[in-house]
Amino acid sequence: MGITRKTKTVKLLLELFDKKNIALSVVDMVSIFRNKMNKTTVYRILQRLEDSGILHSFVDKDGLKRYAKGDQRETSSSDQIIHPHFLCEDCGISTCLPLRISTPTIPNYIIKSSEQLYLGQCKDCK
Amino acid sequence: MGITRKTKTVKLLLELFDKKNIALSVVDMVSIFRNKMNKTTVYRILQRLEDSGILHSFVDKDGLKRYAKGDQRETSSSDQIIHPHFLCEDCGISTCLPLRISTPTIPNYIIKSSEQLYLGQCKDCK
DNA sequence: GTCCTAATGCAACCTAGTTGCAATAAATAT
DNA sequence: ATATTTATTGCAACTAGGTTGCATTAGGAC
Repeated sequence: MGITRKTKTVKLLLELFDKKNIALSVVDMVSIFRNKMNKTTVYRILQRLEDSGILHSFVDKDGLKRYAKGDQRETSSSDQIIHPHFLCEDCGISTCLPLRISTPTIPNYIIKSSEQLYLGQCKDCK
Repeated sequence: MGITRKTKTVKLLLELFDKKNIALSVVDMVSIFRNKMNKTTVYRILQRLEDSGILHSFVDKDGLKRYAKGDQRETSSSDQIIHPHFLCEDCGISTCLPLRISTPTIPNYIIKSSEQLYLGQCKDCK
């Protein structure tokens, strides 16, 4: 179910993530490429890039899906490499934070994965 | 902007949260009360209950808004009492976890608040 | 009971995301 | 280089969560 063909549209999306090391919302990308490809295509390529482990996704505070570079699929069933995401409330730019989060143990619960979103101001806005 | 009048519909919502100590999605509540009140009313009452500090909300993994008992507004500007939320991937029940999360310090960033969502299995499903 | 206005219901709307299907274009075989 | 195969795309129509404007209703203060 991953990516197989290097189409023009796939290349455009990949170039975007090569240039900018930030977590982009699908809505932004649909807008960026509104003259280059259909929104359905954007959604489908992003899904395939995630399936292939090239991108990972998360849902931000207002329910929008965002994508960023890198794999965050289950690496070795128990031990997960999870990193938090940051969203600047001023400029709206979102990034992956270079921190490794250890999943806590909670009595009576089995924790399989986690999502961490920090909100505040980035270095350019503070 | 908080709650002022104790209407029938407000009472129904409050009773629901008195009975069940779980984080309910708005979609669930609209469905539960589909014969009792309009969906717009559900959305507006929940907003008011959050403004009043009776409920707090968060966005779950698939972008749905959920509400649970208790206040999570900015308590004392710097020191925040944040707790993580749990979502059972089997039964879909979501709860607040009785843990106090300390906001991490990250160079170049000002962290004002955070959202923590843990996914896995609850005590009834594991 | 009267009055004021917060709260509700309704209909129409907005936006994120999905689906089915015919047309197109990568990648492979000839 | 051309034909073949099928993954990928565009389009249109749709679904679902959530919002808005406005006329009507009903708390609660007097």
